[in-house]
Amino acid sequence: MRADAKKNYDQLLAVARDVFTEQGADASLRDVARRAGVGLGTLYRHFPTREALLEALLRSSFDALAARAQGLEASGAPDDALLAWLREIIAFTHGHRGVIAPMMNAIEDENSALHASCVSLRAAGAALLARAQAEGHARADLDGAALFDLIAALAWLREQPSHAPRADHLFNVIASAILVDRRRADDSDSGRGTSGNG
Amino acid sequence: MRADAKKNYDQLLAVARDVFTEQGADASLRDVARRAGVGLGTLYRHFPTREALLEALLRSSFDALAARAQGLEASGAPDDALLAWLREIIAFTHGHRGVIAPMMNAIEDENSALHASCVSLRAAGAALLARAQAEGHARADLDGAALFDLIAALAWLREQPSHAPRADHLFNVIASAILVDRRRADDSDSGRGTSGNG
DNA sequence: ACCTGAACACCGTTCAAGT
DNA sequence: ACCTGAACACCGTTCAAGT
Repeated sequence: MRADAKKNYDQLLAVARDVFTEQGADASLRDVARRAGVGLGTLYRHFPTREALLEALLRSSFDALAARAQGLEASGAPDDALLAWLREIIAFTHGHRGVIAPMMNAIEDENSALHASCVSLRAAGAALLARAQAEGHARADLDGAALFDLIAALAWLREQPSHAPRADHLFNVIASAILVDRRRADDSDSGRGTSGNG
Repeated sequence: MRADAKKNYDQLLAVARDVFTEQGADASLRDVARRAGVGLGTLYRHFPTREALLEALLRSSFDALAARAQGLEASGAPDDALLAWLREIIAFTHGHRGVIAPMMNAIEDENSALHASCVSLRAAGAALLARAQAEGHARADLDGAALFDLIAALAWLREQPSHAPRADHLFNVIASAILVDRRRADDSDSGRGTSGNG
């Protein structure tokens, strides 16, 4: 890559990181180009789709999450490992608002720039799930795809402002649906008041 | 309302029903006005926000769902009643793609035209939930707001094409998380193959 | 080899001008 | 009292023209 191209590429990534953090992963690409001081065509040259930009931005995080799953596979109780990883991936998506929708689209779209990352994450989760199942700690009728669905649903829910006060609680509810003999999980959260039933 | 206004109002609703069915609740309002043969300002006069249009379009369905909950309250086992109602509300949102996001926004926004409908639905679900809890058939640590969150999460998931083959299955998984002593529910669905773990 | 930004085809929303 | 559509401020995406 030519030096000026490299500079633009890096600048676009840095600005996109800021803009997406502020406004979510569906922020205006025009705005990204503008704030990067770069022509709109330059953005599209380096990142032909929004997914390509997201992939470049989040690649290292995806890799870290997959590696983390592998690390957890060799440590501690299978159900604890699965639970810990679920917490991490939900924390990740929560820190990257708007990213779960393109991830969910990408999981079955081989042409998406996010496809490989999502497939890796699904496989990482599937391995943790399989280990928990092998020891009877997780529902036997789930697979990696179902786990990915549940993660996506939780991640989307976590993005909804009205849900915020119950985020920890509902995480545990879903976790309890995945795990067996552990229906109450570590469910010692507060913040779920008695009000709110209209 | 003047006769011509009434005609435009009805025409807009009829066209919006078609357009939203085809393209989802986030379809272009310009397109609705265009296909209704009406000026864009006329649409905004009758329906100042997209939520107002949705509310007018779905009011009778919301009422029916709330009434249905009341009917179910007086019939059969509390857990069956809750489960049946959950199925109905998920079927409803599935038939109205894109409606769950504005509903989730509206639940805590008193200025939204959808607010009252959503609050009614939450209350209807809360009553069914409370009855199931009273007989020990549902997790005691849930309330109407949590149930609404779970419904929204399931509804969003149901909108994702990649999730479609597991829709029935994951409905039962979540249902099992809500109900107690019934972890496997009516979970006799097929269609969750062994593939898909990348 | 790479960059630029005008051009095109869209949006949502407002509001002056009409009937 | 109601309707219209231009106007404004945005999008995503493409591509001829430049360096």
